[in-house]
Amino acid sequence: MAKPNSTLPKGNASATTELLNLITRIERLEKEKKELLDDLNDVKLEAKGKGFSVKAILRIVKERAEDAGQRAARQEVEELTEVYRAALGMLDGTPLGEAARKRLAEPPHPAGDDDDEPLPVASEPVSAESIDDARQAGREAHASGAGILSNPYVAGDPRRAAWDEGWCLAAGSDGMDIPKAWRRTEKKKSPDAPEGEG
Amino acid sequence: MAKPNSTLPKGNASATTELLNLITRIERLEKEKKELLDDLNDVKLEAKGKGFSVKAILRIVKERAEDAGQRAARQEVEELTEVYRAALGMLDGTPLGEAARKRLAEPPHPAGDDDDEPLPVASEPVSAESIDDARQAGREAHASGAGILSNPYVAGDPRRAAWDEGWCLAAGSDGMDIPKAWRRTEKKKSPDAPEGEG
Amino acid sequence: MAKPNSTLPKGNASATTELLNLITRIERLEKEKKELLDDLNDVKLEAKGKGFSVKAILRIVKERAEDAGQRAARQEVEELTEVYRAALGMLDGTPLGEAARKRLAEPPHPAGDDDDEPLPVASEPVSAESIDDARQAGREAHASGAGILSNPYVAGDPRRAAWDEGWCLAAGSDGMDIPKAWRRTEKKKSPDAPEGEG
Amino acid sequence: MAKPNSTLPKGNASATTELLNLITRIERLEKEKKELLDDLNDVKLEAKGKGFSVKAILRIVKERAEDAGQRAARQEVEELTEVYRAALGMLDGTPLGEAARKRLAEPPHPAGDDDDEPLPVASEPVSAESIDDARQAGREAHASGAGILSNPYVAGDPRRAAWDEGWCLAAGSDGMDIPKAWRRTEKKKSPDAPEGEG
DNA sequence: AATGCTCCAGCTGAGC
DNA sequence: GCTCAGCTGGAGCATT
Repeated sequence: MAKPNSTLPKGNASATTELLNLITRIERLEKEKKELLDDLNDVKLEAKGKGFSVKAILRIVKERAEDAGQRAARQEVEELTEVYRAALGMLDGTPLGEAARKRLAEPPHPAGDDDDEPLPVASEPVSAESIDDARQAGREAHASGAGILSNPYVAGDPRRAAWDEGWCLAAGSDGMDIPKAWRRTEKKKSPDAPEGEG
Repeated sequence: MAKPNSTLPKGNASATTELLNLITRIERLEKEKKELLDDLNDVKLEAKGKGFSVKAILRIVKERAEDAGQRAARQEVEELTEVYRAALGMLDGTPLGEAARKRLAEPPHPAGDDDDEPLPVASEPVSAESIDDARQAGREAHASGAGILSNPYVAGDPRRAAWDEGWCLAAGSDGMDIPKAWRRTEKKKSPDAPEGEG
Repeated sequence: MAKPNSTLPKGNASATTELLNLITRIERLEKEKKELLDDLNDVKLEAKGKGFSVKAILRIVKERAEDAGQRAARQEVEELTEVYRAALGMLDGTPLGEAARKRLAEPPHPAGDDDDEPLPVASEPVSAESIDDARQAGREAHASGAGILSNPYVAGDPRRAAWDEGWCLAAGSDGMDIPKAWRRTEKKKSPDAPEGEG
Repeated sequence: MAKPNSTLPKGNASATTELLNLITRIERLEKEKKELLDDLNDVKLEAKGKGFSVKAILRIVKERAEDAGQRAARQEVEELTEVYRAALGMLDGTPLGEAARKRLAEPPHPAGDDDDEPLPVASEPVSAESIDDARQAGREAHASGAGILSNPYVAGDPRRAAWDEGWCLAAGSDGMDIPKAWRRTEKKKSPDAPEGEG
């Protein structure tokens, strides 16, 4: 029963070697994790240095990663926040977004007594081509120097979003540099570039 | 057990009594804190039970508490998120919000080569009375059964938001109960299939 | 701004008033919570100013609050940490604590081949009076200027802990001021007193 | 969906491509991070499955990773916790650890009026060989079936810790399996037959 | 004094 | 149904 008392007697896995093995593996993984986090931080710093808002980028990343259920849940919260804000008079000049509007319109007319609605929305379905056309029109509008306010589509028209996308895409592809409107406001640093972006 | 304070040689504040004093005060405060958190949780549960989205409510609370700087910072992140989303083609049918639009329009025409913009926005300042009128109109629209989509004001018009507020306020004041569109979707207790709208 | 509740049609609880009610209650509780946290922070700062280690105090508070199960779980983790440390040769001069030792001794002699153990521990039960005597002896030892190393009881003897308690209690009750050995080492501030205590 | 990068007008790094580039890199790193965390979790589950306490292992890993300053800070907190516990009469049978004792002894005799101290500690420096001998003795003690309580060295003697290390190392190297005293207590899954229900 | 960082408690979703 | 790991948000801390 007495074991040879030199340190680890067998290649076999004693409890001590098991333990050391586990610890070593964890340490190895932790080290890799740390390197990864450093890399991640580098990318964030680079984004920050270029003038992007890291918070906004991370939000985008998160949105792109979420599945349908998560997306629905998040959007529901956002919509309800808008609705509650509206009911409390906190909109402060920002009208309801399209999604919140749609949510409120879902039961279209809870009491359909009245029918004199102006109804300026494009309720007829818009074809995919029209949407692509709108996106292209947005691009061209930006190219020709038109502002984002020139979006000709009324609220509720799906082409409105597409036109926005086209305009913003063109704005982002415009020059070498990041548009001023895309930049986060520097918190304290002087507005010159902290470090040169390649 | 030991009675640590039974043999203190001096009525004066020795280190031990100091220590015990501090610990006791902390424990007292921790106890109060726990009770408060319980109360808070009760309110949240009550809100949840009534069908409200607790997350949305907490977001509202947070917004109401923030000062100007915090508010500006938060809004900037939200606007930039929208802008980035637009540039990546992720708007998914939701046009830019008013704030993001304004941010992009700020430097009105970065390259003012062209001037044939339709400019459908109401750029002339709208009087406060008109805004109140719009809010009232929203209320009345709801009262007469009109849907939220009936908002007659075009995107960019400040009265659009006011009309929304009026409509939502009326919708919330409508009956005894919380409107269906205000309710969060139950996570698991949903009797029927939650999704299913095409 | 908007006065959302100025036009509520019914005194009855509409959804909007419900919402506002909930929000107000949450805000009230949050405010109280903030005040409480401020108070708590004040106590911590006071403790820190007096030279106590706030982290150690908080750990004490946590221990005092835990129930039997939590206590057992925590102690088990601590004991196992010591055991693992010992097996890895990381004890660094600190022998196993009594609890870990007891845990390892529980199955008293897994292989009872040998019986020539020195067994220097006081395995006969020690009476409660002896323990109180030991505590008193510790107090007196401190009073007479003896150091903590003078504890005459051997490891494993329950009176050893009692003597320590007595000595430490006396040390803490000794003067007006907190003993040097009780003080946390200042992190960066110059060693002069940051602000007067008392 | 939209193919935002299909229409980039320039191969050059426009703002949009910059943005997409950054996002893609972040997503890549996040994916790797997730895989790493999964691997880490696997190791933890394996440790748990073998009966180790994952919490204790993680504590060991943390200790092994800390530098001198962190180590000193952590130990100070632990020592002060013991001191405070002692002063409050909370030692509950566990005497002060060696480190706390040393801290209290540092100013050896604050009032050296008395000199009749038993002083049973080995205050003369112990040679490194003696320590190794003690470790070896611990190993042999375990091999011969002696319990951990057989440690012949008195508290304060550095060989006491070494003997413990030797004993624990031998205990861990003893058999194929993890000693019972090393195992965490299962929280709910009683390993034996769940008899006696109903 | 303000800000970014780090740590920890509180909360959420999963899993037995 | 209850616990448990993961995560988000907040609080404290160090820094500039």
